[in-house]
Amino acid sequence: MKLYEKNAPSCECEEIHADIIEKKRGEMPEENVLYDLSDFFKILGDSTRVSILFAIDGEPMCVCDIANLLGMTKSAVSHQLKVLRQSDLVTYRKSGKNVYYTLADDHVSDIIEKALEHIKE
Amino acid sequence: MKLYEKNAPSCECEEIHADIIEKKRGEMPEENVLYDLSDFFKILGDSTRVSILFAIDGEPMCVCDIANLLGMTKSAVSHQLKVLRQSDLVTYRKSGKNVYYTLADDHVSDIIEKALEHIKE
DNA sequence: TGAATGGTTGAACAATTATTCAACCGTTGT
DNA sequence: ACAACGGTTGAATAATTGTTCAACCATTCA
Repeated sequence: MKLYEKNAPSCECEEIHADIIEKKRGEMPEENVLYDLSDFFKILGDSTRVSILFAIDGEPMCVCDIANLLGMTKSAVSHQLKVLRQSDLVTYRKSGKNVYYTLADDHVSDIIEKALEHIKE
Repeated sequence: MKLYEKNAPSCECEEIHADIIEKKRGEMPEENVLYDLSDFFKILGDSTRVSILFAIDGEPMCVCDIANLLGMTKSAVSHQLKVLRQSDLVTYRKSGKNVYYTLADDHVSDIIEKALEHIKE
């Protein structure tokens, strides 16, 4: 389904302010930007993933230590780390039997910080 | 299950760096902060909700116009507006048969703006 | 070389959640 | 008062997704 399409068949109601709709249509971001944006927030929308990000902030941690800290199985942690890896939110370094994860850059901390401010009203 | 619990039964592996785990344990945020944070991001983790937020940014829009703009049924829009209302991300004003929604404050735009920067690398 | 351990992975299961559908409420105008 | 329309709501359905389980790979050490 095309987004922002004029007279979409399924809206079930007439346009009330055609001028405003037209104006907004011109101001809306590209469809794929919208998906990228919500996909990004979707990653942060899980408490265990956010926990992991807090855990590896500052000092890198290996999977086993993260699992111990958060009280999860290493499998569950690894699955979530994969998601974080694929979104480029974390990077890792192998060393012997261990894999050390850390935050990819400061963007994420910044956004989490801003969100924390919002939550505290 | 208690978060950050020492020697959690389900971790399936031994602590490798007990000192680091102990240090991180002291730095982790409260459990409910973690949930509030991920719940907040969960709201933004849906493309139609983000679309709605962009639509009502600046100028308020009524439900019917939003539905027309986004090509959705008014029911679907209303359901998502309810979620946004309950999270205090939007406010509304009734006027006759219409209900006009707008952003609750600037926090949300700020966070979305920062996320957009991150996405563009 | 073989056992032990850290880490990854795919499939299955359980839980969450977005949209549809139908019914309903409130306001307007005839 | 009644019809029309904007908006809300609950239940049902379909889709997405997080965790578990078991098997597997890689590295270390005896």
